[in-house]
Amino acid sequence: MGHIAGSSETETQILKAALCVFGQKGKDGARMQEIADEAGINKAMLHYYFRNKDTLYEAVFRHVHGHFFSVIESETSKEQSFKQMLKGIIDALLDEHVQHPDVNRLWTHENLSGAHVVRRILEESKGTGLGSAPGVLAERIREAVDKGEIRSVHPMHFTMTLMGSIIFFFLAAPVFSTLMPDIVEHPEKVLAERKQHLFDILYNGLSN
Amino acid sequence: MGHIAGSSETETQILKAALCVFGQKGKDGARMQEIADEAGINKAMLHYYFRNKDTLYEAVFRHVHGHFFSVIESETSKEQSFKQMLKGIIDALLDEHVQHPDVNRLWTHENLSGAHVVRRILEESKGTGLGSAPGVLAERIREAVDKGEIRSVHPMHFTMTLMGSIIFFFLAAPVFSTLMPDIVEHPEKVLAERKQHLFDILYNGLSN
DNA sequence: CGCCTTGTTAACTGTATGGTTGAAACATAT
DNA sequence: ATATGTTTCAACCATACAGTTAACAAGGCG
Repeated sequence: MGHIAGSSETETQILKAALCVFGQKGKDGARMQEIADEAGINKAMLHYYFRNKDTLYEAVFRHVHGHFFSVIESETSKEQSFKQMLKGIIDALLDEHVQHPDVNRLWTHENLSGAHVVRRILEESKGTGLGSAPGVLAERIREAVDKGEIRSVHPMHFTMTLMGSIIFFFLAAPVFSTLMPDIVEHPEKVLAERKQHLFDILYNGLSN
Repeated sequence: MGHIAGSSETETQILKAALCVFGQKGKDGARMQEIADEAGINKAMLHYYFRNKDTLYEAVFRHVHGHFFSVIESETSKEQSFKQMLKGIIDALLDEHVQHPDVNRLWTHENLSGAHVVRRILEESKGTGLGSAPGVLAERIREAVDKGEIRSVHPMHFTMTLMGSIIFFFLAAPVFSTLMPDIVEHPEKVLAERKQHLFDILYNGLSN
C-alpha cells in the first residue's frame, strides 16, 4: 500500500512537527531541515512523503484548519439558549487555543501572507463543511435577534468581534506580558479572568 | 555631516520601503534586494545606512512603533467623557490602521516571532513615553468605573478586548472576505459599519 | 532464490541571499 | 586645484537552503 493513500506513523509525525515549526516561524521562516529534525527523520524523507515545502504546508493546513471552526460548529449545533452558546464558544475556543497554540499561529501567519492557501481550501468546500461555521454562527445571532433574545447587531461584525477578542489575546500576549506580568506568571488565572471578562462584556453588550 | 546624525532623504526612503516589505513578508520573508528595489537604490546602500538586516528591522520598528500607541495616548489625554474617549479611540485606531496597514502587519509579525525587538524597545522607555499608553488607558477605565460612569470591568482585559476587536478585523480580512465580500467590494461602508458596531457593542457592554 | 515495492539514508547540486569590497562620482572646504 | 569626507555602484564571496540522486535495506511474493 502506497503512503499516499493511508496515513502512516511517519506521516503524522511529520505533520505534527511541521505544524510546530510552521506555527513558530511561518512558511518563510521555517526550514525543512528543522522540520525533519523535529520529526526525528532524515530531510529527504520530507520530500518522499511531501513533494515540496508548499505541498507540506498545504497538507498541514488541511490537517488542522478545522480546529477552530469545529468548536464553533459544535457549539452552534447544540440545543441551547444563545446565552449558553456564547458562553460555550468563548470557553471552548479559549481552551482550544491553549491546547493548540501553533494552530492559531499558523492561521495568523497565513492571514499575513494573503491567506491564499486557506482561501483555496475554503473555496473547495464552499458553503458546506466546517468552513461555513462562522456563517452558521452569524445565522444563530440573526435568529436570537429576531426572537428578541438579544439586541439588534450586525451578525458578521459580531462574529468578527467575538473571534478577534478571543484570538488577539494569545497573539498579543508577548507584548502585553510586559504590561501584565500575570499572563506569564499565572496563566491559568488570567485565562479564567479572560473567559469571565469576555462573556461579561459581550453578553452585556448584546443585552436589551 | 554624517548620515548617522541627521535623517537624509535616502534614509527615510529606505525606512519607508523597509516598512512596506517587512510588513508584507515579515523579517524572514523579506529580501534585502526587494527593499533596495522598493527604495529605488542599490542593495549596498542598505548596508551603508544600516549595518545589516537586524539593524534595519529594529530601526523600522523604532520609526513606527508609536503609531498605534500615540493614537491612544492622544485620546486618553483629551478632556472628555469616557464615552467620547471610547468612540474617539475606536474611530481613530481604525482610521490609523487603514492609513498604515503595514504597521499593523509589522506588529503582528513581531508578536508571532516572540516580540523580542518590541520588548527591548518597550523596556528602554519603561513607564514613560508611548509605551505606557495601554497602561494609561487602563487607568482611565479604572477612573470611569470609580465614578460610576461604567460598570465594573477588569481594565487591562478590556484594553485587550478593545484593541483585539479593532486589530483582528484587519488581520483576518483575507479570510473573512470569502464570507463577507463587502470587505473587498465596499471597504468604506464596512469600515463605517465596523466603527458603529464596535462602539455599540462595547459601550453597551460597559453600561450599567 | 530473484525481483519488485516501500522506506531510509548520506552525499550532492543549483541557486538565492545576506553581506563585503574597492573604486568611481560627488560635494565641500581650504 | 587639492584634499577630505560622503554617496553610489557593480561585482564578488560565503553560506544556507530547497530539492535531487543513487545506493541500500527490509519485506512480500512469483
